[in-house]
Amino acid sequence: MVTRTRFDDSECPVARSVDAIGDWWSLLIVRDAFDGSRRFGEFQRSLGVAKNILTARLRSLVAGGVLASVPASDGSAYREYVLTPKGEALFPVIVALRQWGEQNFFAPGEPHSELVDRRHGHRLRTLEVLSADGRRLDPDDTTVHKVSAQ
Amino acid sequence: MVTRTRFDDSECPVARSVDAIGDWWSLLIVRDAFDGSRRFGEFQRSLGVAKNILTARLRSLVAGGVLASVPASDGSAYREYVLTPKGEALFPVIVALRQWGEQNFFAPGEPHSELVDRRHGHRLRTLEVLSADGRRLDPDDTTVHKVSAQ
DNA sequence: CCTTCTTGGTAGCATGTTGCAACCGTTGTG
DNA sequence: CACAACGGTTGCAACATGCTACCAAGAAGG
Repeated sequence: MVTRTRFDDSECPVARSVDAIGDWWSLLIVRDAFDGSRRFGEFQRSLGVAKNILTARLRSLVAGGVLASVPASDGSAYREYVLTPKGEALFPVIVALRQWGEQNFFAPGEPHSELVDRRHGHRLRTLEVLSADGRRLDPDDTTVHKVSAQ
Repeated sequence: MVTRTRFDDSECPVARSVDAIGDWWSLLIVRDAFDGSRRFGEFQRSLGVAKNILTARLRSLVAGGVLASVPASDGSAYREYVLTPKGEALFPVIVALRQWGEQNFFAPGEPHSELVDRRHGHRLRTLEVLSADGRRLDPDDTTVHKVSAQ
């Protein structure tokens, strides 16, 4: 069901990531999963997405190993969708998108949801791209290097 | 042209970011812009996308303030598309997607492009989500907090 | 049991978006 | 001046999306 051939510059990890996630709805599903949603109905109410679309996206996320379908934790016969380790590894992606949105699309004082440190309730530190030896890197400080088969 | 109402949970910065970028092609355009592409034809050859789609995406990225259309740097009469500061701020997003892809979709030794520190040619440090006081945070260490208008 | 509500879907159809190919005016090149 | 490359636009067919209606299996209540 996953097309897997939409972007054929497949040596680029960004393209593979994009292809694996599938579409934007999928990313918002993952965001909701980080926020604690587990059940079909929770995702549906939170996102307002059509049910057939949600069905397809959940299936493709499960197929891609981002979510897993597990028996419900409350003992009912229904199933729940939880993040796999691969899905949890998307955390920096979601945080990066969230910070970009906060910094560019909200007027000062405009209401918005915010991701905070559970321990102290403080905002997170802004993500930084660092070199191996810890220097802060701008886009110009980096370059793409082609790694051939070893 | 940007719908701006596709996701109506608009208080979430992630949703606004996703809506502002538009679609996955746009994100790959941004990736290519980080890699040095500037001209219409460069993006087209690199991505293999249809020209009408590329036209629409470039326009929407310019409208959204991610790219700017500037006179060509080589003196020709053509125009070039360069990242604005807002576009450059997407750097952590691209890096996060790249690292997720590298870690999850490539067999050891499989050829792939790699983003390296220009100074030493070393791989970048893996992105970390940090609290205000510098602790490394997992998804479970965070919670979403609703900020009302001040 | 029997009814009723909720959950988690599926099916059909109208609409919107994408991709492909052909075309075209402008710009650089020999 | 001819010719190729650049940077698009246009039309159309195919596909994906979203909406609504429908439905079967589980839970809940008596």
